[in-house]
Amino acid sequence: MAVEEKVEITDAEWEIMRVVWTLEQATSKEIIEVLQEKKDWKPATTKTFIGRLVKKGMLLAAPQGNKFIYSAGISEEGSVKSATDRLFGQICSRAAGKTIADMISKALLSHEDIQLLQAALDAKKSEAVDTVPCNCIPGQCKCKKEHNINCH
Amino acid sequence: MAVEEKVEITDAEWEIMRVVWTLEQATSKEIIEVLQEKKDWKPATTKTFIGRLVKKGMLLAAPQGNKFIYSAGISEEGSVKSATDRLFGQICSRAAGKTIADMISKALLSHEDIQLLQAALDAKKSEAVDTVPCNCIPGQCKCKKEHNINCH
DNA sequence: CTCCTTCATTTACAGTTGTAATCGATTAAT
DNA sequence: ATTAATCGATTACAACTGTAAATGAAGGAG
Repeated sequence: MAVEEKVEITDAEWEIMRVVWTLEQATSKEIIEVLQEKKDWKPATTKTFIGRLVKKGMLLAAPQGNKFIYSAGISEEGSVKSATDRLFGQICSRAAGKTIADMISKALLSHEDIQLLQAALDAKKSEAVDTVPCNCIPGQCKCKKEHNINCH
Repeated sequence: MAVEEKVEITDAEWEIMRVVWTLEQATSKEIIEVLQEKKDWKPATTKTFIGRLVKKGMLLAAPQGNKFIYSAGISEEGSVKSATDRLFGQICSRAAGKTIADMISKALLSHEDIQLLQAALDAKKSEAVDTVPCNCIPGQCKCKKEHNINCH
């Protein structure tokens, strides 16, 4: 399988990529139109982001006459994974559970999603621990947090 | 309840905040020591971030003699929520379910976490939809994605 | 063949971020 | 008292981001 590159996608770039992932193939005009409506970006702004993404290899530009047809150079799948990895790198490992629970509460989910979630959760039940260690400070835990009294 | 400010916390700032959230009270020396070990940051680097966080009100500096005792000016809870909101603002709404499932698979969870997750999931079961609409492009759905054939 | 339109490319520019040295004031040590 | 160690504040600086105008090249309209 293709090694998923560790790409850093900015907020603005996500918007472009999402359009391209959705349309699979798109001209700059199409992308510009979508984002003019969705984000109220000037055409020049969208062009800048397209250019930067092409330079970084996140967008592929296939010459079509004198124009280009753009397509994704990175997978949505992998990009989403990178983004979640980043989030979980930021927050305290102890906060993961509650954070995921909040996400579930907030998200709009399909029946299929629910099944996926249930399966993932069931798989976890066997390997649950008593206390998740805090990873905010290396070495001996110095947590003062109430919920962390067992954290050492 | 306190209105949770819409704060933007950078990667580096997360590190500082996590130390302070963990210790609850900390001198610059303590913060510097932790991050020197954990991130190999020079003391000056950590000082810069502390200064920026104080200026933004994310860290509170209580004068203690000629030094300061730092404490958090924003809640960990709210900050984590902001970060997850941002993530879900970036990705396609259709990707949420799978993304959360991946998180569950990857996370280290406690028994308590599992219960939270199960409760959140159960609560969702009643309101699951057949198809989550894609929100990448406004207006009529133009999704070319295979999984999106029902998306309109 | 000439002008307008359309793209892509180049340039602009301020604000943010990561990374850090230096400076200035103050305290602790000699 | 003089010196050394701290600590906060100021300054530095390049890369990245968001936002966009200007420019150049090439095709389409007339």
